[in-house]
Order: sequence, then C-alpha cells, then structure tokens
Amino acid sequence: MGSDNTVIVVCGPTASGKTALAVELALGLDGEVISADSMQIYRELNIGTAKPDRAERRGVPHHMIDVASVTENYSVSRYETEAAAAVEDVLSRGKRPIVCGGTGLYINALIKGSGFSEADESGAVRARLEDEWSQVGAEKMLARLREIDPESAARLHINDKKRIIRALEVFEITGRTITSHNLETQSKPPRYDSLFIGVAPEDRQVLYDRIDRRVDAMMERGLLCEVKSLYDRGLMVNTAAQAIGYKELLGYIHGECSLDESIELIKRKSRNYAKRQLTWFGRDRRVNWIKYKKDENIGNLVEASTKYLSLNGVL
RNA sequence: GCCUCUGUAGCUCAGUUGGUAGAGCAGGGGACUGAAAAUCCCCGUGUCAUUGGUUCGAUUCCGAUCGGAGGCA
Repeated sequence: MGSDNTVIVVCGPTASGKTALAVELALGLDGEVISADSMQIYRELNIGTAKPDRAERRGVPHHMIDVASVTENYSVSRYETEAAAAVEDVLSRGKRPIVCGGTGLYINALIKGSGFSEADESGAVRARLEDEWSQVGAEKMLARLREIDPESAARLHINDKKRIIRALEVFEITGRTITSHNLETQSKPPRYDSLFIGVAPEDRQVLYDRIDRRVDAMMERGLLCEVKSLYDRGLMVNTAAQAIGYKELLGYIHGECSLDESIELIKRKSRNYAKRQLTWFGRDRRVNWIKYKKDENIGNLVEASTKYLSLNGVL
C-alpha cells in the first residue's frame, strides 16, 4: 500500500511514452522526476538519448540527468548512491519522487538497494582479467570461478565472458563472492515502497513504428552533428561508444556504410533493445501495465495511472 | 536476336557427386545484481521460380517457359 513516501516508478521500453507520462504525473502529484536512464546520465549525449528538453520537462525538476561526463566510468553502484540521495532530497521537501526510465538494472538498484561497496575505479583488475581471459581461454577462467564460487559458475554460460569476469573481479576486489552478495541483497527488504507503472503499446508493431519515427526525428534534429562533434573531440569513448544512435553513425562517419544504412541500423538496434526491455519488465511482478492502442491520448494514460495509484493509496 | 550467369527461409547467400536442405541477419522467446542503450542463451518446413522429361526417386541431371544480371550484335 502506498504512503507519502511511496516512490512511483514509470518504466517501459524505449519510445513508449514514459517521459511524457512521468511529467504529467509529476504535475498532477506535486512530484519531481528521477531519471533511471543509463545514457541520459551523460552531459554530452543529448539528441540520441531522447533527453527531455526544457519544454518537455514543463517546469518539473529532473534529477539524475547530466550528472556525469562520458569521460567518466559511470556504474550502477554510483547511480544507486546518487539516485537514492536524489529521492531522499525530494522526499525531504515533501514532494513525490517519480522514477522514470528504461534501465531496469538501475531501477532495481535504486528501489531494492544492492548495497555495493567501493569499486575499483581504475578498472585495472578487470583489464588484467580480460587479458588473462585471452591468454588462457574461457574454460580455465570459468574453472577458476568454479573454485571460488561454484554457484555462479554453474549459473553462467561459458560464453558469458562479461559476467564471468565480473564475478571474478568482485571476488578479487571485495573478497566476497557475487553469489553471497546477491543472496544478501535479495534477503533485505526494499529500500523504498514503490508502485510500478509500465507503459507500452499493446501491439509490438506500433512500438516499432514509433521507434522508426523517433529515429527519423532525431536525425532531423541533428543527431549526426552531435555524433560528429563528439567524435572530433575524442569523446566517443567508454559508455558513449556503446550508446544506440551514436555507435551506428560512426560507421557512416568512417565511410564504412551509407547514411541510410546507419539509420536503418539504429532503428534495428533500437527495436532489439526495446524487446530486451519488454522481457526485463515483463517478468517483474511489481509492474502494473498500461497498454495502449495506436493513437491513444496521453490523457487516457494519465487517467489509468492515477486510478491505479489512488487504488493503492497514493493520491 | 544470340551467348553466359542466375532464380533455395522475410533479406543475403551456402548446399545436396540424385534419397525433399542450412548459415548469417531480420523476427520470436528467455536471462540479467559494481560496463546494462551493454552482455549472454534458445528457436530454421521452406510449393529449393514454373513446367515437361530421364530415374525406383529430382530442389539437384536434361529441355522448355517465365523473372533477374551481365556480355555480343
């Protein structure tokens, strides 16, 4: 049941209309938005991340946007710390926190609380493990993990290099297995009471069409210039280099494909991403889905949301 | 008009020395706890262009027809 401290979470796949709904809800509930988007974090990424501009924010304060530079190594653990501080800040001023975003991992870390300890900022351990991986191969690395943490070794697929290395890394840095860390966070009660609202079109094709149109709109707004400028300044590094809409245009900038091919690739990668998000949020039992038809009015979404919220004790 | 190549999954293409076929991408499903817009796993029946012939049997060989590409006039 909701209370004055209940955090509202608006989630869903990319291009589903989360941002507009969150702002509407904030206006109606005296709330502030806390973004849960792993790319809107970065100051230098704008058009391609569909970062809401001044007009779209409509005077509603937004947190956790533009809080880092692409030159930094951002991470879930940092998000968890900073976003929790933002939520506390909003609550302390008697406002309603509305978490809005498509990065499920970030939302979970914020609401449930993972309790990460300090990280290895330099990335030296990971770099060394990756180096060893290329030396000795996957089998040996997985075998090493099996010795220290048999559960996670059994759970991870031999090809899941990223997670195997991470499991080894966590153990080296903290002296604890990732399995024991996960068990601990799972057993703790969530940090915040929350109500989840998921937004998505009923029909997958409608979502895909929205994605296509939004990519075209991004190009019209000058996404190519943004990427070129980042590239020229040497800022297509770290996480920015893996942002959808950015990495694909690099192919064109390098003369490896036509502009149309790059744009088509952005659309495709965005569809793939949206599908992964649907899988992630789809299994989350907390999510109350508001599915809409092709040309649903935002007013209907707000109405359905507020109905759900008031039924659960949040006016 | 003649010659050559070509027509196989939504797309790009393998392949079957004749026993009805398989990759990549797309698409679908799933996973996900310190990089997550990342990363990883699972899912491939389709008149093998049409139509005759040879054959026990043709998508495979031969002929014709209809597409497509190139070359010569």
